[in-house]
Amino acid sequence: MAARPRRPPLKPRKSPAQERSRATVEAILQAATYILRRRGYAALTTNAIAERAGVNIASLYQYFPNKEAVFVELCRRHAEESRRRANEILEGEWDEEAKVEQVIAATIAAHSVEPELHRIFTTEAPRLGMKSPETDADAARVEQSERWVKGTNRANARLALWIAETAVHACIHAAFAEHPEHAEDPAFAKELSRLVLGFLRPAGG
Amino acid sequence: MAARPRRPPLKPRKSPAQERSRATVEAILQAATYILRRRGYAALTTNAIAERAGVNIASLYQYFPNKEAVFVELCRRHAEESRRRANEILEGEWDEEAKVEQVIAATIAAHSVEPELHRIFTTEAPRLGMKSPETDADAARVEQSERWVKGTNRANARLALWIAETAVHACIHAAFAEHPEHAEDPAFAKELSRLVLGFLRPAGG
Amino acid sequence: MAARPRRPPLKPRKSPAQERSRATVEAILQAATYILRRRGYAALTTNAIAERAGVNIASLYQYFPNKEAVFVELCRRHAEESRRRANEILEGEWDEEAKVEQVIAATIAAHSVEPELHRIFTTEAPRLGMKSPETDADAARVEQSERWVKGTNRANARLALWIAETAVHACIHAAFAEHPEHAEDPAFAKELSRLVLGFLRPAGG
Amino acid sequence: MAARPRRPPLKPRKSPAQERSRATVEAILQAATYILRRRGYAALTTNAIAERAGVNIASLYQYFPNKEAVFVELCRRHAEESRRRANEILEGEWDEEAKVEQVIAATIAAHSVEPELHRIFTTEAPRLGMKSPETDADAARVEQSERWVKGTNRANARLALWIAETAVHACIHAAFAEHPEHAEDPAFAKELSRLVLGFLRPAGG
DNA sequence: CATGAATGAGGATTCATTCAT
DNA sequence: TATGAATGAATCCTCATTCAT
Repeated sequence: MAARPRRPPLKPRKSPAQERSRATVEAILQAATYILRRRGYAALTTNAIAERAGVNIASLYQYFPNKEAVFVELCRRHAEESRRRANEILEGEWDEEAKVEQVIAATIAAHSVEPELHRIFTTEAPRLGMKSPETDADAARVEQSERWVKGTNRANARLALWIAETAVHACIHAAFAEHPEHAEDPAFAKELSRLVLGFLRPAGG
Repeated sequence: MAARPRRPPLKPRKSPAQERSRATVEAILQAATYILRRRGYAALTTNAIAERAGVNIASLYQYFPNKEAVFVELCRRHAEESRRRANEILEGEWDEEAKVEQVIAATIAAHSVEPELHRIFTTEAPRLGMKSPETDADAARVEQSERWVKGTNRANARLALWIAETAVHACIHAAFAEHPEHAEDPAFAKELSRLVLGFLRPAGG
Repeated sequence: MAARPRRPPLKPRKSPAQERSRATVEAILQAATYILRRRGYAALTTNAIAERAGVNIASLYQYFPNKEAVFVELCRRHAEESRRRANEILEGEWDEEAKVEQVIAATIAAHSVEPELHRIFTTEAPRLGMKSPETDADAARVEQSERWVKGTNRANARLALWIAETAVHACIHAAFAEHPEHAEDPAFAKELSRLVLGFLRPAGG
Repeated sequence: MAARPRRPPLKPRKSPAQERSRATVEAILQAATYILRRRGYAALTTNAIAERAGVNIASLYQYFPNKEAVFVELCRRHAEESRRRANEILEGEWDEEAKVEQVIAATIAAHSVEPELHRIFTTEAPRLGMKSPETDADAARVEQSERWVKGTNRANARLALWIAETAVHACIHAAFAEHPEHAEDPAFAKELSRLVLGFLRPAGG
């Protein structure tokens, strides 16, 4: 296993109390997003962020303890948004199979907007020790799903769910990043549903 | 889409002709591997590689045009080895389902030896524009598999195969990198087989 | 013609706003001058400049985008100074012939102070794409001179002026750089005047 | 004055005795010329020369003690050729004025073939301590010219000749390097003759 | 002699981060 | 609290030159 150097704190340094402070933080995050999108992770330097945000570099360090913290905050928001969307679907009244299809469709839609940004969040996040928040499901969500899968005669329903979730996400991700021809194939979403349902659907389902 | 700058060449610069230089190149690659394993991708600097290899930095640049090229060569070898193992299995006499199980088992075994190294190869390679050689199957292999999947009533057998391959690899990968409890779960391999077979197995199979 | 690669920017990067930074820039330029004078153009490295200036190397790059830009700024100042002196003379009340003599004398005087520096400015500047600012005359100056030369029955007065200017400068320059015995010859200035006046003086002048 | 570091020897190391050796030397010089012409002085590295010449780098050092020596040899040949052409003209039967015109025309012609190469020889040579061989006239030539100028009432005929020669050369040079519009002006050669003749022609001549 | 290989030394440039006001 | 300025520490990469065979 890799022995990495000690990690500095990743949380924002202090929450902005006043209006102006919040604006500064937002400007920083927006600038960072812009740079990631346009020039990639390697170009995400604190100086570049501050300049693009129209904020003094020292101010950046007032709100974020170091460079990574800026990126981590971006990841956090991105994950939160993903989870919010997923939960919206899962709280709906449809049956489980329809939900699977909808989650897949929503994930594909999300990736097709900013594939590059998604790729960065997904490939850089683990390096920072973030436990891939995109595939962390909320507790309630997991429980509900576990109930559904219970009928499939498994010792570890949680493992199966994790596999399904990881597989779907990874495929969508890889398709957009490296195989556009698959991402744009009209059968793509259907195949992913088939993958998941063939795997999770209770026998008599 | 991100507009990245032009990429410098990634191919080795000049192949060693004599024994002595071949040893130099090997030393460089070994040193690079060592650093990746112990200190991660960020620590993979040309100076560090050369020093660890006991080779002059200029010698490194005689054989590799830049830092990336060293890493790319490592990736290439790693991928070649993976493919070789996969092909060995696929050329065997077993039926397709047994082969799926064996490939999964072999992949898990490979990842369990050097999980960190695998993670790095997989997450850094795309950034360098390598078309994820690990999921590039040899032509013969693909054809054989396509014949097998033909019975599943699909417009695009290739898409399905790609999904299966990507899903398995990603899950194994993610399990070792982020969820050791899943990687070590005795049901892990079985679940992955189930995932693939439920997806690809011909209806009457 | 040589096909040279694209040139990086040569303009200063950011102008110093406060007193402290203005001092830094001056220190850098002075250090560069010192090195040029003592050790020649080849020794003009950014590290050497920064060290001699007692300034951090990164500070140098805060104000100059690259090594060349430092040198270019030096050239610019040098040229400005030369032009200022020439204009002072040309704005005087003397007749044209006296002015020619005075400009020649002033140019000789200028070169005799720092011949090595002059040589470097003149031989290195063209390589950097600077349109030899030393021979670029201000518009008013040229116009005035053209009026004077008008009586010499020429299709292209500007060409003649350029030749005169270039010839004088080159001779002074070459004399100091390679033939001190000529530079110190008491007849030197007189001969140059004769060269120019024999060439430019209106027939009946 | 500049205190430059000690200069290494600039003469070729040993004259090629055998045929093959001579071919090697020629290949090196041709390669160097090619690089100068196409990529400029900065790109003239020993490695590049050897590679382009198809010669091993160590062989280069067998015939030239260091990089500069290669360049110096090129300069030497270039100067020799120039002088040869000038002498050819000066040995002719024409009167002095016609000779001036012919030398000017020949110099312009020479520069118009390879202006970039000329520029490099002229601007880099002085740095190597070569006493600008292009303007060094052969003794006989000088004497002949001095006799001609004798009628002009001068203390130092040699100075006047040097000025004339330097002025002409510098103007042609500068025109090609920085003011193509002057180099191509049909009046260019005529103006230069006028410059020289107005300066050197004996009063009653 | 010729060649593949090696190398010491240095040079340009960047970046995350902190200070002084 | 905000800002201009400063900086230590790296990093990539090149080049002239010399060995060992």
